[in-house]
Amino acid sequence: MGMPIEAVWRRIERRYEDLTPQMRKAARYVRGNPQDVALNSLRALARHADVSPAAMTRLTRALDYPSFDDFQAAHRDWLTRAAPAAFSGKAGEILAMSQGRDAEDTLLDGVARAEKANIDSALSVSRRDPLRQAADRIVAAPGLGIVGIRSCFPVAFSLHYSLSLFLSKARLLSGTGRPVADELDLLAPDDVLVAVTVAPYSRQVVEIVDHAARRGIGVIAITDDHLSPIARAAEIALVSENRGPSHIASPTAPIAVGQALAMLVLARAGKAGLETMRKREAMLEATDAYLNATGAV
Amino acid sequence: MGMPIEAVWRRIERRYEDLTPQMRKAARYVRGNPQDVALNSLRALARHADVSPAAMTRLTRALDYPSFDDFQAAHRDWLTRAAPAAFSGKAGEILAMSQGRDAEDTLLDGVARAEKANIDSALSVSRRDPLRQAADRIVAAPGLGIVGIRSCFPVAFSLHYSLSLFLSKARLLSGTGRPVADELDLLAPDDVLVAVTVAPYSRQVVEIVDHAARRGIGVIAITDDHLSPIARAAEIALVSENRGPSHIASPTAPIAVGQALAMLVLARAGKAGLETMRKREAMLEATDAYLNATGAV
DNA sequence: TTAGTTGTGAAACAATTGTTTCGGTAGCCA
DNA sequence: TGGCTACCGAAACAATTGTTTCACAACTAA
Repeated sequence: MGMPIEAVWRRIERRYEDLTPQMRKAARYVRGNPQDVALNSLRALARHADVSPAAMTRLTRALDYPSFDDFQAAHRDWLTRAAPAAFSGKAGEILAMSQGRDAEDTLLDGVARAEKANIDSALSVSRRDPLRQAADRIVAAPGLGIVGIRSCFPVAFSLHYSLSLFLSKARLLSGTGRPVADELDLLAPDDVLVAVTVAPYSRQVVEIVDHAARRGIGVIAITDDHLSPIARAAEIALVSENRGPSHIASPTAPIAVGQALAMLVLARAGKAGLETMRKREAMLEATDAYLNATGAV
Repeated sequence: MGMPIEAVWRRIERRYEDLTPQMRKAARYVRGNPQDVALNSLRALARHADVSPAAMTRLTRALDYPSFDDFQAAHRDWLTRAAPAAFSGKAGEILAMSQGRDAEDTLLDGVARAEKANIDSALSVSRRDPLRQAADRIVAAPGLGIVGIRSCFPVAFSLHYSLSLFLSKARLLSGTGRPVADELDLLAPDDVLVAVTVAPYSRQVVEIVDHAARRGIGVIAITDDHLSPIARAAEIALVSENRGPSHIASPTAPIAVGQALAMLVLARAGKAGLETMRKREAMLEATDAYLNATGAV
């Protein structure tokens, strides 16, 4: 969502020479003080840039923005993106002492804030190298298994679903009609197993991971702690904090990790990946799985 | 320079109890969305918080700020301080990102941003009334079915999983070994069906919803558009936008909706709910499903 | 010089801003 | 019940917003 500020800057640089002197002055200020654009009114901004309001309006037009609001939106977007996680501290808990709708609202506020923080932590810059490594490993492996049970089953499922759209080697160890561990036979050494658990760690998954590791299968762990039982046994650990006001652990953050991972794998699969994806889609259309776009019933 | 936002937060927390209900609502939103305060007008802010402009003005006064501008200044200061010092860089460097690792990074940034925005929209104040209604409806219903397939199956599963921890009437229509639609027989009129689909809408789920609606079953739709085929047929629609740079629809936002819904139901189930939840946990411990807290292997 | 083009900001505009006022409603105590 | 307080939002307000208009410089070309 939101247009990137980079586009603004590119336009300024490309068209700078065609601008009138006053517009150049405005453009230079804008380029050098993006936060001013985000926070001030057009008139204030023009004042800071020592330019008439009209000149500023004309600049936004010259850069093909329909209005100053749109122009400003790009800068606000940028500023918001750079903002720190707003949820430092435990304010939510202190406010939770009320009751009724009030209490529910603070609860929901807490959920929203926690979910966002969890996703932030999961995809933070410092956690991206393991993500990339994991994608490389998955692309290279001849076979791929994915396992997760209970609250983590949705994570395993959605990762498998996304991957299976373009990667036929992906297998979900779902344990339908038999113990999950039995399906480990499908994997050979040099294959990769993606395992998901968060606290409290399910014994089954931990045992499968240990077993797989002993057999020489490369394990990628999606979990909530660098020291969790499966993280220690794994080759690569993808960690996402999982805090929240709920008694029940929410799977959103690990799912986001899974989605990001799937995207990176798709990026590496390149055109071939997109091609098989297109074929899948054609097949689903042919079997009438989806309604047509009009949504007619 | 500038007054610290921490002072604002401290004041909110200390005086929260003395505030009137409307002011509390406003205070909670302000505390949870500081960047909104920094970037929006008072009226827009009040709209987002679902509060009258007057209430917002009164809040700033109650917090001893002479005017909303001063109040906003604190937030802007905070946002500016957190901004990257990127703006003084040479023109070309910043624009270079389009290949290799850089491209992946912007991709991941995009994912993180989209996911957070989706969750925001899903749990925004304006969408909470339907959530509450849905929770009421679920508590009141004698029976409860949950259905979702393909990319939405994780949503259905995790909602069912969370609910089943304390609500034995919840049933997941998973279609294991038979068509999903067959399991609709489990539901009687006056029961509730929670159905999940996002675009492209799966024909199966839409048909099940229509069928259920005709049979007098109350349908709660978790979907991505107020006008989606299942939203129109549903009694209550829980909508979460679902945008993102990925070719594949990410299920995080609807899952967050499901989690929030489960929490509200738990809140309504009260002590009885917590009690059965405790029993479940005891049972799982007895069967050795989880490792003990120390994480010893 | 003159005619024509280009660039500019003061001024006017409708819309939206933050704030205050005021009538009414909900809840409580007598 | 009636009287009282606390609380709220619709409406009105002056101020300020983004934008457009328009007259006037500054310059070019002939």
